[in-house]
Amino acid sequence: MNKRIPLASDSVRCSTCGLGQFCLPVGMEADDAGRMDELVQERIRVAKGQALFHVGDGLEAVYGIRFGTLKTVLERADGRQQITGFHLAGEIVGLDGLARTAHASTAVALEDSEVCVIPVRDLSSLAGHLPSLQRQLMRLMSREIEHDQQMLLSLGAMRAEERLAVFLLNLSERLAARGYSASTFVLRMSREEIGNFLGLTLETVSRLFSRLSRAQLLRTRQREVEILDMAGLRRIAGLPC
Amino acid sequence: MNKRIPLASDSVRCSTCGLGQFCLPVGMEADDAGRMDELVQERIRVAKGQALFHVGDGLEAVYGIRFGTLKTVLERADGRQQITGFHLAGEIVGLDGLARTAHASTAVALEDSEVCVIPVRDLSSLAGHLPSLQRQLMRLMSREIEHDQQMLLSLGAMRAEERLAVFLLNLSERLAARGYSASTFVLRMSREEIGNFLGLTLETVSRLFSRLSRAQLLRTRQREVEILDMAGLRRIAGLPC
DNA sequence: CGACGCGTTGATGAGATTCAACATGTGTGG
DNA sequence: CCACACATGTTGAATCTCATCAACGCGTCG
Repeated sequence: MNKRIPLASDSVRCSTCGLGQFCLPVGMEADDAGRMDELVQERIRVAKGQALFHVGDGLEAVYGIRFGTLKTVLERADGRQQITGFHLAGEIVGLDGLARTAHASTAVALEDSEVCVIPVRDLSSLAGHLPSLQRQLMRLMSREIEHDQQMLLSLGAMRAEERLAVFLLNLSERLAARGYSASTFVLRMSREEIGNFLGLTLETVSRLFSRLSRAQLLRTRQREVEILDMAGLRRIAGLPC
Repeated sequence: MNKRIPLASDSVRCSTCGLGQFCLPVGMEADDAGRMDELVQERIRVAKGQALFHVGDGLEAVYGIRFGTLKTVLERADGRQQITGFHLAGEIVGLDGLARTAHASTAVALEDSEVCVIPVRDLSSLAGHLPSLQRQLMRLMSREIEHDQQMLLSLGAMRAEERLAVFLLNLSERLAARGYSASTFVLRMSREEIGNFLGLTLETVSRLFSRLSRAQLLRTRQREVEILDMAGLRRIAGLPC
């Protein structure tokens, strides 16, 4: 279903990948980063709507997103599900499974995407020899903990409008860090997915977009969003402007 | 304020600590666990209501809880705060700060507690030589991610009654794993703290306790809780009975 | 074209919050 | 050891936010 792509010798590798500043090699010396190249021997194409892995799948690898967008989803016995994150290029998915050697969530592509396969066996053994890699792994996991806790704050202590504002600002920042516009972007997820992520219904999300538009804070056309008043949005989000 | 206690040579060490099965040495060979002993050279007494560390403090150490209960709290610019976790004996607090070398949350004791000081410098270097320790660190962080994501599910997708049921069952399990009764225990946190953690008000929590009592699922006397119908509670929580 | 997925908007109601009063416990100082 | 103050918990009534149910519009794709 998903297309595996063995890497040719002349392909872009970790040491030459432009996403290095978000991905595994962050903060590594050039020669350490070079050692990462051995790690990634193939990539996987995941078509829009397809799963990269499912909850409970054996954890053979974690994945660095080369391009595209994924969501990670938890599922409950009763069928309800909760989106726990949206992941952009350069981010690593699958780290939540390291405790049990099985994936703790399901990852689904929101658009046609490609990921680098990082086998955990090789990753562990390389990390044993490469302190900078080990540190980086810790940093990534720690960052994920931080992210989840920010979301807890959002879901537990904020009202609907604040949550959406925080969500949009966060997305804006992450896109800007990748060289895209901070103020104009296209949402890769539906209203329903945003609502699920934020603990709201799709109707509420839609109404909030309308309200923010009426207040001249942003403009939307379908999934295209243009933030008109960044400071105003930050004020709603309860952030320093 | 917090009392530092240098460890005497005859004190209990990691290799002989009964909490090993929850704490850092989990799943280590005896001789590897022995190496952990060098790591912990002192403990800290934290009196009820006192902070072990604050958000933004430099991350010199992470802490294994020897006895007592702590909460970790995120703070927002506007003063609102969100409790992100309650931590029992054997659990490690402070791991969320490893990304920035600064603590990402504030840790406060809910009762007089004592923690083992694990300096991060030593921890990193030892982990470099000890693959089993490195794996265990990963496992702990990964577990924390899982926990936070379960909380996201709870806050995002569950109604008030379900959240409280899940909270009580989770606490019950963790206490049982430590040798205490799964059905009768004393809450170390106030209604307000429970509410904050679950994204509810203290009044709602109080009402829920009353409702669950009326339904014969549990009995409360102040902070003492007795679960009368574990299966019923699991049903409310949406878990398999 | 018609069907379907996705988004918007309105009417209504449920669940949780807020405000308020009161009860119960806990701790302190006389 | 009791009295009093303060923190914590319970309960009721009014209110509000968001969910639910429902209808409809727009765009896409076979």
